[in-house]
Amino acid sequence: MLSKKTKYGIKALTYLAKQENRIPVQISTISKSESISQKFLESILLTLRKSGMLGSKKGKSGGYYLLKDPNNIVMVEVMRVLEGPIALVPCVSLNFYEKCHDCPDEKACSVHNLMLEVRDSMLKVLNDKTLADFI
Amino acid sequence: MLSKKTKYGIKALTYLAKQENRIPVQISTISKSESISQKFLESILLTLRKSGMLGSKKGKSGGYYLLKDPNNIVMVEVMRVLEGPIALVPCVSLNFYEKCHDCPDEKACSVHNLMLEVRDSMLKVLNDKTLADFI
DNA sequence: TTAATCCCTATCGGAATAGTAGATTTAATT
DNA sequence: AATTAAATCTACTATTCCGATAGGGATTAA
Repeated sequence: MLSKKTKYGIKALTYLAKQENRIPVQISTISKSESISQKFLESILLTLRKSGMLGSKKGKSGGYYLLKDPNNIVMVEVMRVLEGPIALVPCVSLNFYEKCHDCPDEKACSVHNLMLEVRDSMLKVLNDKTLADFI
Repeated sequence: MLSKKTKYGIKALTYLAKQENRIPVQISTISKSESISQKFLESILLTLRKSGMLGSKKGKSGGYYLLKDPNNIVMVEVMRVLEGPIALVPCVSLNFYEKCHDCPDEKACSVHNLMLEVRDSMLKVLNDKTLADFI
């Protein structure tokens, strides 16, 4: 299941991408428009800022705005930043690999092989989709 | 992330599919071979029996065995029985559909549209793979 | 100076996960 | 018939994670 964090994050990014210009939008504005708990959204936007997708402006009439062009915000990156690994098991993860301690031979493991294919099929979609596709 | 329940379930099914004949295998045997907590495995095998994939025999020299041919045990069904919905959000689930209460228009929702494609790509793999592929 | 806004840390309740314990039922073997 | 080994069923527990909340602190435009 997708966490609400990721769900809200994608919605917020879409909202920002739909803005005509790149002037800062307040958290409260997005929170109301997308009916997201404001405090929760706050922490999500902070994460996205740290990852380099968003910029922010402090103080009065501050807010968040896209740093990159929507074409260059690939959904796989959004997922990795907010949700974590794409793979459903650590032993097939590209960016968060971890060996199964109970698995003597990955090549012979049915779970490993199945999830490898699932991962690849997901990546095919997520590597292709960008924020621009949702404007 | 895939739950251990599903992971163990797939491993146990694979183990049973690899047996030459269809005589019952004890839980303890599978549990040792695959290093799975026996009691936990117990409840998993019970679930798989109720779903019709496994048969069981009680009493001495009892155990679990495959009911169907490995070719007819499709991984998408295993996943649905043990893990639940394939879709990452309920609003794109085929078997467990639920409307998002915060989403006025699914067609216009970026999360919905993205996850729709992810689901389809996953289904393409899971509908195709059967237990027989892992023997 | 003030008010609005981002930034940061801490906490909390509830749900889900993974596993445990023990009693019961069933069936093969002696 | 008694014994034994196995699945079955119910209930419980510990831990972790998620979503949300609370309360300031820092920053900046007006």
